[in-house]
Amino acid sequence: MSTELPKTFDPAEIEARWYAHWEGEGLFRPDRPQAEPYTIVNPPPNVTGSLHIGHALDNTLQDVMIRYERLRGKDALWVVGTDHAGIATQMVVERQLEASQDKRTNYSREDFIAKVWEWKEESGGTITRQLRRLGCSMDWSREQFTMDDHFSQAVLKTFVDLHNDGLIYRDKRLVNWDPKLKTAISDLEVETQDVKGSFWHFRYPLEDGVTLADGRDYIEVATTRPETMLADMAVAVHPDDARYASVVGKHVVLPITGRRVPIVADEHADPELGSGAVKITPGHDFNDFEVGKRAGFKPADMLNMLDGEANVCQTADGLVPEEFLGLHRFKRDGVDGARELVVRRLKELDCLIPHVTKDKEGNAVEHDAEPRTIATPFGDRGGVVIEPWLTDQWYVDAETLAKKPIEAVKSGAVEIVPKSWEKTFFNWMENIQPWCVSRQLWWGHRIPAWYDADGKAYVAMTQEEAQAQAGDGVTLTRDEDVLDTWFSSALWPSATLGWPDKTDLVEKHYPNSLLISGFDILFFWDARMMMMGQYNTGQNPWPRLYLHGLVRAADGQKMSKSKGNVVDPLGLIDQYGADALRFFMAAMESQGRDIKMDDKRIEGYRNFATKLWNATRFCQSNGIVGGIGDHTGPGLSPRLAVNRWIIGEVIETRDALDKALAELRFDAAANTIYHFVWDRFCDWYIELIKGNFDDETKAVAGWALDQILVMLHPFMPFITEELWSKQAARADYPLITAQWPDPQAEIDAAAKAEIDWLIALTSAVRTAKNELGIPPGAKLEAFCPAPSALAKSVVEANAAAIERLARLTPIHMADAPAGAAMQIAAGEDAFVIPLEGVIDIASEKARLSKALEASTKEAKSLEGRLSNANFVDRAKPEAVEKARADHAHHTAEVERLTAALARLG
RNA sequence: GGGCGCGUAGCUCAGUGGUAGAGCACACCCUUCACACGGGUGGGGUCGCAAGUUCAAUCCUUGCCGCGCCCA
Repeated sequence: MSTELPKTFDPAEIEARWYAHWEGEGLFRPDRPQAEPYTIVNPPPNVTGSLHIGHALDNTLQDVMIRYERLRGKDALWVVGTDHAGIATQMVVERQLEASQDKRTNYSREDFIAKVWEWKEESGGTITRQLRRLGCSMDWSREQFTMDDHFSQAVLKTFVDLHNDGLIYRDKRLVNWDPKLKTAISDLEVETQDVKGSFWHFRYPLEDGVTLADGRDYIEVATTRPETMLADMAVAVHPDDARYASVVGKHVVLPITGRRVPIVADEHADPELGSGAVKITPGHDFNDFEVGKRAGFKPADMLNMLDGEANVCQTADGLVPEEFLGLHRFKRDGVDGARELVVRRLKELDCLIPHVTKDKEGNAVEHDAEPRTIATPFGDRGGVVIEPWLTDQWYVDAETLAKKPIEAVKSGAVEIVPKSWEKTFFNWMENIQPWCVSRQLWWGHRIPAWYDADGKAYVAMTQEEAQAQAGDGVTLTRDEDVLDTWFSSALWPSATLGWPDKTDLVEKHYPNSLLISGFDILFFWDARMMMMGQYNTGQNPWPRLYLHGLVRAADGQKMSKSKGNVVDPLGLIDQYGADALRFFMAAMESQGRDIKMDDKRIEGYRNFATKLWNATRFCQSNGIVGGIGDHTGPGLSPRLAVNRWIIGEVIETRDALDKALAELRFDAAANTIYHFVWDRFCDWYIELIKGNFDDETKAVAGWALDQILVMLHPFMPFITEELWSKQAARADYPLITAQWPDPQAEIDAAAKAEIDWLIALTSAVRTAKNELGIPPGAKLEAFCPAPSALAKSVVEANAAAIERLARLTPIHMADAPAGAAMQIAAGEDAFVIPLEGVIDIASEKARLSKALEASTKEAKSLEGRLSNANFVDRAKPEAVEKARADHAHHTAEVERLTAALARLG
């Protein structure tokens, strides 16, 4: 028995009710111990995060796959959780403290971390609540967090193992330092932006009476960062640069500091650029660091002139004048910094070479500097200019770890979809740099390293073990730093399942089946999961990686808070329903393209949901209920062609869906079910069966509608579950755990031919009536002088449907009487519909002439091709065959239309 | 500079070596007993430009133009 549906479809009420039911009943992960596993881990959102449109896309795609595989009977597990987001979370809590004139450093580390946990418990679950509104069928019963105890143990073990294998080491080198957040960050967290800046030219006096070949007693250098001259340690020229050959090995004396520094030959100096000589500040520039090392400076001896906040501090040689100490590196909040003062002092010392331009009158005008666009590094979190800074940090030997993932993608063991990303992947992995994993934060996994008084590090899972390594009586101090959040996220596919313990879950669900992520985290996360997965488990975390694009604003711009063009997915759900938003995401997801927001399209899918709702209401009102037969078929062999036909259409749709989803073509899958529901089922099947609701038809219709609900469920889970529940009493058999269609039947070719013919006839009549201005409702008498066997049987068996849809009645299998008539064709059959006095003969003539012209043109073109010996000999036989068939068809059309025109006189 | 991608109907996008499709928009018709968030019918594209390969190119190759992203 079905339960009557309300007249209107109200998504909000249905969504809330069904989500609670699914989750409450544990239906997201039904107990299927014997079933084949299917596993996806959700990219863990930041615990500080809230749902944005990109999450809506990412999670819709994952839910489509999970629901699909669950319906196919697999033990589908969708792992969900959040990551602790070191910097972001610490910033949130620090901001809270600031609001009450408090600050982190007023607390002990332990007390502050306790506050973070407090915040997490109270406010950290925003995004997980929002994911529920999208309908995501994750296994919430095992919700994970990267700071959970077992996860933390996995992180520490990985660190210790890597260290023992020499793949994590401590090194003093330049790092990307964020002076706002006062922590090191990795190279991936640096975003280079073009910024308008200046290029200053300095005069560095040569020492000891040395001069250049041209007699000058100074070297000109140019820089975009004048303040770093306080820590200059050399001037470099190209070894082949004849202009400077005589001064290599000599010295200059730096203005302001008076430091005596050597002139070195190094290929880094580009003779074509500026003067060809460059100042070298090894402690504050990545290129200069390398030049400095080549020139023989040890990292420990490189001069540092900035503190952690990028304020000037005294260099080791004590040569920075008092007035510079404490100044910020450059102008900030309108206050001049070291940069401005350096330039002023150099100018006073006549060591600044002005940039000269000409004004409108042609007069020379002097400027301090030349304007220039400078590629400037910014921290992606803090948003301030990154300062290369010389510190001790922990590094992962990414180059070594990258080898197996590279191999995996090359061999096909890991498939990247779309394939075009492989090149990008290889390009990055093959040029990968050491990964700086230490962060100067309190919130995160504290690095398991202890130091003795000499600074020697002991790495171990616990302090006891470290103490054992160091020996009794040695005082140990733990490293203050924590690990990069991505270091822990990299363990997500296995540690969420219990690794390093050999749990049943790990055994069954690792490696996972598929990973779906945005391409923007290919390096941050996906590649690192592959590295850590191979290192920790010797296996790839998943055999397949699907990368989707960005969701852009309607105008194609990237969404961003600063632009104010961010679309809130929850607002869209309120407006159109979660099903419509999900369907939009799936339907728009073609491989390799970003998605532009298009509200009209979401609205269209809302309309689609309404259409299905109304179709189901109509079925109910005619006694069509669900629960007939099962996924293998309606349990009867229908007699009527229309019923045999719709079963075939279900099979075709199911096949097309399976193929599309196997290839991860979400757009193709969505379009397949959309067109089946609307164009086939609603527009034709229901129309064809109207007026004949016999037992067979009711059964087949009810069965077909059930199959629609199953096949649409991965895309539109809410409305389908609601309709499923209302179509039959099957309380213990919710749609979410129903079975994917697997009809044990062949497509009935004869039935398909009959219905296709019927549809062609109906369409032809409608078109002709429309063009001739005959009212669509008019019922007309028709004559078919030379009916085919198909025409005879279809007309006989479907007289009622033909009367209702084509509005032809009666149909005589005989010659038509003489007189004005309309002529139409269905397949190879021609129909004459007498319209004496009803139609304008001229317009029917015009209509037929137009069709004749088109067919003639087509026939001629095909004839030309077929008379080309090259085509007949060389083209594929199928192509020739098709051309012949098309030619025959159009030739017949030409004959028919010519005869029809002749009839009209 | 290196790499990747895009340019198909007014808009948003699919697509195939055999002269193109969808949704929306548009036009006309329909107050038909599931649905106007509907039904029916239709108009609309030299598939960025040029050359090449081929019997045949929107689809393959090369170059160019325009747009975007990533890396240095």
